[in-house]
Amino acid sequence: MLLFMPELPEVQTTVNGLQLLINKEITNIELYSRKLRYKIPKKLIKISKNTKILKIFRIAKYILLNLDNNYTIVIHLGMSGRLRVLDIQNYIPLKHDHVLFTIENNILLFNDPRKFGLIDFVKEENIYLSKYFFKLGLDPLDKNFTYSYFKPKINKSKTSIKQILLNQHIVSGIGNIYACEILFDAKISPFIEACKLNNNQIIKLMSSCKKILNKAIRSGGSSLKDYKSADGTLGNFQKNFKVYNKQDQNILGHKIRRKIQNGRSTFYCPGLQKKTSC
DNA sequence: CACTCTCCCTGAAAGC
DNA sequence: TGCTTTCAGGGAGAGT
Repeated sequence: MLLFMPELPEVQTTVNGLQLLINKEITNIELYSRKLRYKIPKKLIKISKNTKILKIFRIAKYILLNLDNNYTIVIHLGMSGRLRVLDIQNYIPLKHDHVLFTIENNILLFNDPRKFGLIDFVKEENIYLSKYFFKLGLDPLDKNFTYSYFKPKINKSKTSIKQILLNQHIVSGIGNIYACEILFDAKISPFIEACKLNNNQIIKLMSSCKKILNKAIRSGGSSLKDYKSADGTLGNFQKNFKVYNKQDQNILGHKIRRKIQNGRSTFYCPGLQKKTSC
């Protein structure tokens, strides 16, 4: 069994499931374990207690809860984090519940077995200038993610195109699974040097980014087995994975391979994904 | 600056 | 059956 890994579609699905908390008041916060990727600041309690949640949205793989006192809670799910929302009376503690927010009649829980996630807060008026976001590249679903934005970054880079997709400073929100799926959809080898892509391939790659991510969001995030998004909807995009975790299987008469690339598994189909721009 | 490598963590699965 | 080892990955920071 695989654990679900939250990438852009899973984070968006979670954000969608949290919208029922908007305009509600955070009445209490309990920190059971502060040791995540960074130590959860104790001040989180003080700044968020008795505030109203005005807005819940996503930047890259971060979930943001904008409060009515100009602070914004920043949550990252890492690789195994998840948020769940329950009615107060239905709350049953689970192993690895690290943070509990009481929000009027609801409980919001942050659970993370591998502790790669983070919970913090920022107070910049322009959230994009705060430390987590000022260096981030554009979201692939942002309307400003255009050919004229992406092409120069691709053209000047000698690293592999998969590393470009994983580089959050260039394009933010894509992780290992969707990088593999996007490159398969675009019929481009993960190993080709970025600068060697021709213009048609760049255009195709960008449209594959939008297509695969939107498709995954529409099916509620990928989930991989037992993930439930915040509102309890089970995601099922993993059924649509074409290459991820499918090494040695055949697709359209070609074999899917797995290779370690920069310390991460790359799943690809050498027969269908071009290594050249010709 | 561009890029790669290492590390943090737990639990599932494989190996013995 | 049960213990040990391996593996998965996001992103910061160190290293090349």
